[in-house]
Amino acid sequence: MPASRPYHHGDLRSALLASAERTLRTKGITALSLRELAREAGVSHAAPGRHFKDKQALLNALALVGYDRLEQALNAADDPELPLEPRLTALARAYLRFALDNAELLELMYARKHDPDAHEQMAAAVDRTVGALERVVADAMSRGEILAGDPARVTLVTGAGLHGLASLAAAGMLAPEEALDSIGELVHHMLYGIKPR
Amino acid sequence: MPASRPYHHGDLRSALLASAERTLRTKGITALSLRELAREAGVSHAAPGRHFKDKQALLNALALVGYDRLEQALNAADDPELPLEPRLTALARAYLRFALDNAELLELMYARKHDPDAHEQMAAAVDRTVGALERVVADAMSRGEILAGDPARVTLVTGAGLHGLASLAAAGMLAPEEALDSIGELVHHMLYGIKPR
DNA sequence: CTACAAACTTGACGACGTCAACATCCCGCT
DNA sequence: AGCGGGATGTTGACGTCGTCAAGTTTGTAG
Repeated sequence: MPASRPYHHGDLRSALLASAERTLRTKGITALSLRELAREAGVSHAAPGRHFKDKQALLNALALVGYDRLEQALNAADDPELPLEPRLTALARAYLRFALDNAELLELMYARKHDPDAHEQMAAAVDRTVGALERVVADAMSRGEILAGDPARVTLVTGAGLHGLASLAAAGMLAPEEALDSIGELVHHMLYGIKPR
Repeated sequence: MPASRPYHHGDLRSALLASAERTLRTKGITALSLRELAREAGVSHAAPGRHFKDKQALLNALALVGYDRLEQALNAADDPELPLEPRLTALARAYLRFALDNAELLELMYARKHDPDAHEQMAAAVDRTVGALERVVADAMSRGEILAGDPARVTLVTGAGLHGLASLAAAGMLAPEEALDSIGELVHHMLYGIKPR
């Protein structure tokens, strides 16, 4: 975090977000209260209201932080030099790792937003995050590694598979090892299907 | 279920669950309070405590109701006579329809449970729900419609795809029509892959 | 240096979840 | 038949919470 205390009492906004993420991770979302965050930051109970109009506004901001980090992780994991299958596998592995390491945060990111303004921001963040996958599909298509067609459609179908696996793992419906072990198979099946050739 | 029969004041437990689902659907989960539910049921503010030890306990029970209904919908949509592709498509369509019609409830069903006891119940419900898909895969395998292998693995990979699409749609990250339009393509790609043959 | 706006405090309000103590009513047992 | 226990519902209270309005401090622009 840049600039420690540009202001009167420090960078409260960032402190609140960091504290919120810690609480989310350790005690769950039900145990997250603005007043408790204020206490941890050493400010009065109403101070958070200066930076987030709502509790929901703080949660939305936290979700955006999550998308930023996920996007970074995916971009870092993407090696354009690789052939399609290992390239997709690496991307899937990065997504799954993020999901397992940030299950509660991911739940927040997936959560339905009621404020249309927030929904718009979230949609933009999702688009940015999906960018890595879109590039992989577009590259593969231009190299003839996959069937020609609408790249957006193929991205959607592929993304649904990755998202589903990560989502199941984050929700605890899948043991982490089982999820990790399934990555290769998932990608392989996405490429070759499950019918005999 | 533990057949709650009419009693002194009626079947409060079911009334609370029904009311909770209605509120969840119309006003979102943040607007759901035990006291409000009690008011709607015409009982005192502490009465719900007799049937649900916790607010979370009520939410868990509601999630289980959701799994029951989803399981029913999937079983009703499964026609074992159909060949694999249309059979899978019908199943996917049913799942997606449920997700679009019960987005908030689905979010609750996916939500991470902290109580290990509740988690166990939830896992059992998921297993029951996945049953329909497992049957499809097992049948297809025994008929030679798909490659031989571990049915559980194929079910997982297939389920991840369906779950991902439904999850994206329920979270509002996908327009409902777009999701519905993608079903055929999703299933087709799951069967045949995205690589040229 | 002054005045303004941003950052924070204080105090209050109503709503909430939960608990303990009490009241009421059903049902099985003798 | 009637009695007693246990399930169901009520009342009141406690502490916490989100949010707002009004006041206070502090950095900074003019």
